[in-house]
Amino acid sequence: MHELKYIRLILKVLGDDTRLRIVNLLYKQEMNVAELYQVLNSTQSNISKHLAKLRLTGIVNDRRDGQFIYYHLVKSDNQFHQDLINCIIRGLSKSEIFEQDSEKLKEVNKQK
Amino acid sequence: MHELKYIRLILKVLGDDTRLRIVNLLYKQEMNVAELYQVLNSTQSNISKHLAKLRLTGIVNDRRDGQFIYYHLVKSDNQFHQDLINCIIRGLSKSEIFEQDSEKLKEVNKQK
DNA sequence: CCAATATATTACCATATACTCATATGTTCA
DNA sequence: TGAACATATGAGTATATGGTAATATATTGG
Repeated sequence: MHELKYIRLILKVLGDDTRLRIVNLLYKQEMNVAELYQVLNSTQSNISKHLAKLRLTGIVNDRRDGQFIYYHLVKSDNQFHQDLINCIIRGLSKSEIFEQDSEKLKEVNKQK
Repeated sequence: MHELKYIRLILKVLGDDTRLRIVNLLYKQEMNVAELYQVLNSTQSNISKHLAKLRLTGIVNDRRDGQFIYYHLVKSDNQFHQDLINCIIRGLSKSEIFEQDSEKLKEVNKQK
């Protein structure tokens, strides 16, 4: 059983502003890398690396659609995992960045 | 409002094996530094530093009793904080380290 | 007040992390 | 097939982190 290591890992990976914002955005809707780095006002390389970490930890998953790769939150059958994500989403729902990123997301959605 | 920063901070601080084990132990009972570093098989300096991080984040608090300083988990009125701690305690309850630390704690308790 | 004990803090080192820039991989479409 | 586009990855760098050893601070009892 590797629960301690797993719990430590997932907490560590989520203990980062950018990755928390990604999780918060993906909770609303599936997004590709370009949409994410536009909303987060960052670079392709940077966001791609954060997504890799989230993917390796099993927090997000991806699917290819042509040239695009769309990321979404994983619905885990691990109780701790799912409880933690729910807890964080609830926590973030009261944060200022939640509003800002949501507004930016609307803009980016319009451009499609 | 500083929710994002707070959430990131608390997740980061808890994303460490030693600190997770401390939280798990303090959930059972109040403990002083010596008891903690015996159970965790670590050093006074090391544990003291981890406790400082936990204290600065508001996860634990301390009280002096003579020469000893006893640490305990904070019952926070921050909903996210309390939900997160509960979530982690539930997660850790299934881990192997939980059993090992519990056994060691019993030994240390006997020595008193 | 002084020695003994408990804890905190500082200095130092090795490793991990996040970021940027450059390059590689993979997909579409003309 | 090759140009254009989307994403991933590697190299390099600056900063953060966890550990240890040494020292400082605080409390007790003689």
